[in-house]
Amino acid sequence: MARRVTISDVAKLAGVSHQTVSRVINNKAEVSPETREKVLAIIERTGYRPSGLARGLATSRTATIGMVVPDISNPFFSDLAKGIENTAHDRGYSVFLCNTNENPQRELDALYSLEQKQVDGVILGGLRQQGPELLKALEHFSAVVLVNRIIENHPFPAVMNNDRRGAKEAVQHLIQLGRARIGMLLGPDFSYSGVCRQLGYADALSQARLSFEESWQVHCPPTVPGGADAATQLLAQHPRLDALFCYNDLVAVGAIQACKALGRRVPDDVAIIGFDDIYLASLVTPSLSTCRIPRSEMGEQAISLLLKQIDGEQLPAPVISMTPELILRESAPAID
Amino acid sequence: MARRVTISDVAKLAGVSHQTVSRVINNKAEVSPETREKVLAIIERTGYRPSGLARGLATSRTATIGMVVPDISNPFFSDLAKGIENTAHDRGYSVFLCNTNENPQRELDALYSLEQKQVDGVILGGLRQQGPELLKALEHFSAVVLVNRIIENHPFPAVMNNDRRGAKEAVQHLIQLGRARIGMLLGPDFSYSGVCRQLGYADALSQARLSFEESWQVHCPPTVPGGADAATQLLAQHPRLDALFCYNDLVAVGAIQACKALGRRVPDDVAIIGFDDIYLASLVTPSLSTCRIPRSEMGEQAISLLLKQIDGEQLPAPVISMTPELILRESAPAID
DNA sequence: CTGTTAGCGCTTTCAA
DNA sequence: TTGAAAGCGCTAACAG
Repeated sequence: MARRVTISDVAKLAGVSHQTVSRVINNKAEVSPETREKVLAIIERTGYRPSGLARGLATSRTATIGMVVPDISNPFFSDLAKGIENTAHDRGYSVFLCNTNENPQRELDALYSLEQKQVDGVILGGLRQQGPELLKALEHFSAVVLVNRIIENHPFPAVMNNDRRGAKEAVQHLIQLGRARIGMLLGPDFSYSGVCRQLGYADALSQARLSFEESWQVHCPPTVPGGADAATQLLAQHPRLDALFCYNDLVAVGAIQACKALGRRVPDDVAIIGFDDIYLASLVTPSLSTCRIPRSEMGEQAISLLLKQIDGEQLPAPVISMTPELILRESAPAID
Repeated sequence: MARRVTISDVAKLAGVSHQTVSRVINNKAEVSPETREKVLAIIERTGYRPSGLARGLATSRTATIGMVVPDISNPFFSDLAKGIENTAHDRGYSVFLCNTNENPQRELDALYSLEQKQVDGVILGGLRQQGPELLKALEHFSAVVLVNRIIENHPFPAVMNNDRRGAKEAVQHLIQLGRARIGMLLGPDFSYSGVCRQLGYADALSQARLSFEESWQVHCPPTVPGGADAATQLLAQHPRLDALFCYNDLVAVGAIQACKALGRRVPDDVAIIGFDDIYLASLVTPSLSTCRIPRSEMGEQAISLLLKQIDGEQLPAPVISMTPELILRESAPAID
C-alpha cells in the first residue's frame, strides 16, 4: 500500500493551492470551471480521497454514528441495525456497531469508545444499563436516540414500541381463549421493554379480574435456551398454568420446545404468545402467535431522528411511538 | 454538551506540558510517579478522553476496522459479526458495519468510505463484487481478510469454509438415501461460496455416475422467499426431482415451504439439505438437515488474522480452512 | 476567483 | 524526567 495521496499532492500536481482543492472537493461555488476541471482530473487520476480524520479534526463533524445493541445476532436487533445502516448509508454516514452481549458495563465501554471516535450521534437499542453513569456518559454526545427505552426524567428522543398496549392485547387474547392461569416469561431483569410488557400483562389480568401470582412470572435470558429453561422450571412449579406470555419470540420458541419436551400440547394444554414477530415465528411448529414490531421501520425512524438532531432541526415529536400488531398463528389461534 | 476537554486543558490544570499528559495517557515510562498521579487525577476529574481523530491523524492508526457484509439480518452474517465485534472489542478496536444489501456497487462504496475513515483493516464477508475495481479498492488497505471468498491470483488472507467438501458430503448423503434426481438451489449469481457448493454438488453426482442437468439448478436470492420461489419454479418444471440441495438454510426453509404448499412431503417425496446450520434449522418442521459452519469462530479467526497483519506479524497460514459438519435432521434423515 | 495563515488535538523528534 | 517545536491533512477566516 503506497502512501496516501494528500490534498497538497493534488494541489501541487494541479498547480493550485490546497485550499482550492478543498473548495473543489467540498463543492464550494467560488472556483472557476477550468480550475475545477483540472483539479477533478488530478483527483481522478491519483485516486485521491480526503482524510476523514483530518476533516473531522477541522470541522468536528465525522459523518459517523454509533449504534449500541445488546445482541446483534438477535433478529430484532439485526433488523433494526439493517434499517439504521441503510438509511445512514443513503445519507452519507458510517455506522459503528457496538455489541454489548447484554452486559451493562459494556454499554458504558461502548459509549466511552464512541466518544473517543467523536461520532456525531448515537442510537441505543435495548439498553440494559440503569446507573447514573449512563446519563453521565450520554452527556458527551450532542445527539442521542433511544430505541425501546425511556430514561425517567430525561427526555431523550426515542422510538418506542407501545409494548404495554401490545402485551395487554396479547394477554387479553389468551383470556378470550379461556385461559385463566397465565404465566409470564419476563426476559432480562433490566430490560425496559420487559417492564412495559409485564405491565401490559398485569393490566389485562387485573382488568379481567383474574388472579395472578408473583411466582407465575420468571426472568430469563432473551434467548431460546433461556426461554426453554425458564418455561421448564415454571411449568414444573406450576403445572396448572394453561398459557404463557413471553418477553419475546426467542423466549417463546424456547417455551414451545419446553412444552414439547414435557409432553404438554401447544396450544391445547398451554397457549403461547411471543413478542417481536421475528422471521422465525412463522416458521416454527406450531407457528407462533406474537405481537409484531415494525423493526426496520423503527431503525429508519431512529436514524431520521438522530440526523435531524445532528442537523440542528426541530424534532417533530421527541418520542415516536409505533403500534404493535397482534399476529395470531397456531400457538394461540384466533377465535372463529 | 460542553466543549470537549483537550490535552492542553489537562496540561494547564496539572501544571505540566501537554506532552507530559500525552506520555501519561500512552503509558510511557519516562514520567515521575508524582507527575503521573497528578495528571491522572485531573483526567479523572475532568472526564478527559483523548480525541481519536487527532491521534489517528498523528499516528495514522485508528484502532478501527471495517466489516463488509451483504446482509446483516442473515443469521450467518450476524453471527459472524458478533464474533468479530467481540474479539475486536477485547483488543481495543471499534468496528464499522457496512451492509451492502447484496449489491456489488455498494461493496465498492463501502470500501471507499472505509478508506476515508482510515480504518486499520477490513474484513469482507461474502463478497459479491467481481470486477477489477474490487482489487483496485483493496489496494488502499494495509490489512484485508476475506471470509468465504478467494480472489483468483491474489493471495489475500482468508478464512474459508470447505464448502465444496461439505456440499459433496451433503449430496452424497442424499444419494445414499436413494435419491437419483437431485436439484440444486444455487443462491446468488456472484456468490463464491455458491460456486464452491455447486462444485461439491457436481462432484458427488459425477462420482456416483448420476445424471444431472443444467436445468435442475437455479439461482435465487439467499432468503426464505427466494428459496420458496425458486423451489416452486423448479418443482413445476421438473416434478420428478426427489431431492433439493440448497445454497443455504434460508433457501432450504423456503424450499420446505414450497413443498408444503405443493403438497410434496419432506423428506418422503423431496429430501432437502441446507447449508450453514443457522439456529432456525433445528426449529422448523421438518427440522432441517444441513452442513454446519462454525460462524462465530470464523469471525474470531478472521479478526485474529486481521490484527496480526495490522501488527505486522507473520501469518501462520494465509488461508484458514474450517471443516463443515453434516448435521442430519428430519428433512434428510440419517440412515439407520 | 484564488492564495495565505492559523489551528483542530494529538504524537514524534529533538533539546534541555 | 520534562518541554518546545513541528507536523499529521484538512477547513475556516481572511486577504488579495
